[in-house]
Amino acid sequence: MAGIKRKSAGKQGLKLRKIYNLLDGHFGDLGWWPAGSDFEVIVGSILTQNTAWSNVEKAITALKREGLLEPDKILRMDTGRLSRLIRPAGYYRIKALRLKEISRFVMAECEGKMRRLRARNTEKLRESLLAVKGVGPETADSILVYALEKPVFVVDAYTKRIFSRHGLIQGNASYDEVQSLVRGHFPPDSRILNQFHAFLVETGKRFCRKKAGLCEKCPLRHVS
DNA sequence: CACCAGGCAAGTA
DNA sequence: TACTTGCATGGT
Repeated sequence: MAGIKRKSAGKQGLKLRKIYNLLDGHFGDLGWWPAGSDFEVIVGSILTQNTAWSNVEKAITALKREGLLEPDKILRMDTGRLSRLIRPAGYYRIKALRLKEISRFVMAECEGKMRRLRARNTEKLRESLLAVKGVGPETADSILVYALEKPVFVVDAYTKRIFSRHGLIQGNASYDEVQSLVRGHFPPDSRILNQFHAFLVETGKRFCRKKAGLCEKCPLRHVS
């Protein structure tokens, strides 16, 4: 081989970085996942499962209005009342149970003091989160990066759609495959990985919907 | 009317 | 391991 390649070089790495840079130039700092508390991020991560964020906001607003956006209160409150409050977010019966489960986890792990979790080992924390009923890989990783500032990349439906349309992955690639791809080409920096996921979701929402073909205005329109 | 939205768990083969 | 199904509201 004639040239020396850095670990992150190669076709895929270059394309991934190009995508990141184009989106960075287009969106700038998104300041994503705005929330009043770490626990609010957790609640949002459960409620947004297969659900439009606009519907999640209504549910979170209702919980805030009642002063119930705290793990100990959710754990103790009546499940029927909880499900009624979060009804706009859809799947309200199962999500009420999932909020109870994650609240139980938070109380058991850190007595409701989320900041204590930041000192814990990322991999072990991820395993613990995945053991909670209702927390899958995307929800666990969202909590890790957006609530706890861990250097983790979140894979979601938009990520797969965009990467697939740009030939970076197969359409049926697994969650771990996509995550590993990014991990291999980006520094373990929570701010960058946080931003990258946010960029991809915003791009997906605006320019890469299922029905509409590639949009003329997509910042990625010139990426092969 | 049909389709989609920042998934997950449980069941089946 | 690789599908399939139920869960449910609100916007386009």
